[in-house]
Parts: sequence; structure tokens; C-alpha cells
Amino acid sequence: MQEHEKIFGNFLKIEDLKLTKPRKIILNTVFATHEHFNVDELYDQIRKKHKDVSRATIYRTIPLLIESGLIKQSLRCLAKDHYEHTYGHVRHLHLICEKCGKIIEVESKETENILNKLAKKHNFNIKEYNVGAKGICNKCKK
Amino acid sequence: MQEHEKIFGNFLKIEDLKLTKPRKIILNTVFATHEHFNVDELYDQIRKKHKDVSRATIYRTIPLLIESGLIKQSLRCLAKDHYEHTYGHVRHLHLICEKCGKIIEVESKETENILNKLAKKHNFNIKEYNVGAKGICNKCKK
DNA sequence: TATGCGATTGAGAATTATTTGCAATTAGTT
DNA sequence: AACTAATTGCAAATAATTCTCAATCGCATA
Repeated sequence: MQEHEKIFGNFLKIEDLKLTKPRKIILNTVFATHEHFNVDELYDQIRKKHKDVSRATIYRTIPLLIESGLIKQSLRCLAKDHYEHTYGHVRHLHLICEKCGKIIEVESKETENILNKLAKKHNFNIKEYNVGAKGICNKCKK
Repeated sequence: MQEHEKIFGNFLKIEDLKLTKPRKIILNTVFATHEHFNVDELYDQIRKKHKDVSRATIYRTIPLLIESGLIKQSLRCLAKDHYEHTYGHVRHLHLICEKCGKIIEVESKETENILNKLAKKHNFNIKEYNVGAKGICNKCKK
């Protein structure tokens, strides 16, 4: 049993919720290949193998994955919410190319430190943060 | 004539578009009082004085305001896009309380510097950035 | 292993934000 | 003042997401 299954199972147990077949499928698909994903992509991915998971269930499961700390909401691109793993991934920020849509992920401890410092000053507890910069990437500049 | 009217007027002229009455009303309402706003709030605000501006026109005007560099898209809260002035406002980051929805604005030159440094490393031109942290504010902690 | 009950599901209807098509109107030039 | 292309409001159309509800499932307990 993989670590993320344990985490999710534990979370569900604590909340008095059940680890159902659709939830397992969704969880495993999310952790199989995806980095960033949105509901549509996830739905398509799942449908390749399983004909019995509905969009509604995906929409209902994502908040649970977020609450359990496994994923988080990240960007919003093209009017769709996107999500990414938090479990097993270092926090990072995004450079998003407006031309080609490429997303560059960058780690930065510095940014994190500053945010924490600023939060402290305002007596604010940060749970989650997102840093995104839009612009033009390397290749598209030419 | 206010500066933002000049900027918008110029932009429209260059694009061969017209400075119509609804566009003026929207522009001036945006720059009258608002900091952050969403379409609904803006619509209500406008409707107090002008019964003749439709939602559709607001939706059509916002991209023009963005293109002209006067405002930018900032947060997405409660499933609605929010906008804020860029003209006449220093860049800042947001601490968003998950409980009460309060948005604290914080200036941070440091963050900006780091982002620029990181972008340079990746040969990326930043046009615009957003930094948002979600958590629990001061008051809601208690 | 069978039972019971509350949690969960899929399907599609409903909702919400946003966009679009169109006939009537308007801005700005001649 | 007339002309023409851009713009508007309205209402209908989309698109993402949420909700409703009857049927099903997971799991604790016997």
C-alpha cells in the first residue's frame, strides 16, 4: 500500500468517511502520473481504464484530497481550476508563459521565508500559498 | 481629465475603439472607490447611479482595462474573479483569511526582488505576478 | 458470513459566472 | 448632418461546478 493511500485512508477514517472504490481510483490516478491537473484531464485519464467514475464524484473527492493535505489548488488557467500534489513535492512557485502556456516550476526557500516573516508581522497563520508570475519564457522571446 | 481617462482614451484610440458612455462610467467607477472588485460588486456600484449599463458591457470592458494596463486580475475568491488597480498602486501580495474572507494587502520589495532574481535565472520576462497566501487571520484565530 | 445503516454514488437537473448573437444605437470622422 | 463601423442591451447560450435523489456500497457488528 502506497503512502498516499495510507494518508488518505487515515484521513477518511478520522472524518468517519469511507474509502470507496471511486475514491481509490481517483486517488491513484492523481498520484500515478499527474503533476498539475484539472478536473477534465483527470476525468479523461480515469475514463481510459474505468467507465464507472463520474465527474460529480471527482468534484466531490477533490476537496477531500485537499483537506487530507495530499494536493492543493494551484493555478487557474483558461477558466479552470488546477491542482497539484503537495504530498511528496517541495513547494514551488510558477512562471507561466503567456505565449505558449508553459509552466516553469521553481523552488525557493527564500520566498517561503519572507512570506512567513510577513505573516508573522500581521499575526496571520499561513496554511497554503501560491506564487505565480506571468510573462514570456525563454523560447518565446525569440 | 483624470490620468486614467487619458490612458484609457489613448489605448482605445490606438486600437481603433471608441470611448463610449458606458465605458466611461465603468472606468470611473472602477477608479472612484474600488480597490479589489468583482463584476457583481462593480455592477451594483454602477447601478446606484446609472441604470443603463449592462453586465455584458462590464464583462466586455474589463479585458480592455486590463490590456490598457490600468487593472489586473488578482484573486479568485468564492468562485469569482477579482480585479485590482495596477495604475497608481504599488504591487503587493495578499493574505486571504479562509474564515472571514478578509484580504490583507502587504507590500514587499523583498518578494519582488527574489522573483526577479529567479526569473533572470530562467531567462524569463515577468510581466505580472500574484502572490497569495491562504490561512487564518488575527481575529478568526480566537 | 450475513445484516443494517449511514455514507456514497451516478445521472441528470440546477445553478452560477461568463460569453455570445443580434437588432437597434452611438461615436467620431467626413 | 450623414455615414459607417463599433458598441450596446437584452436574452439566449455556454461552461464549470454543485445539487438532488433513488439505488448501491462499505464497514462495523452480530
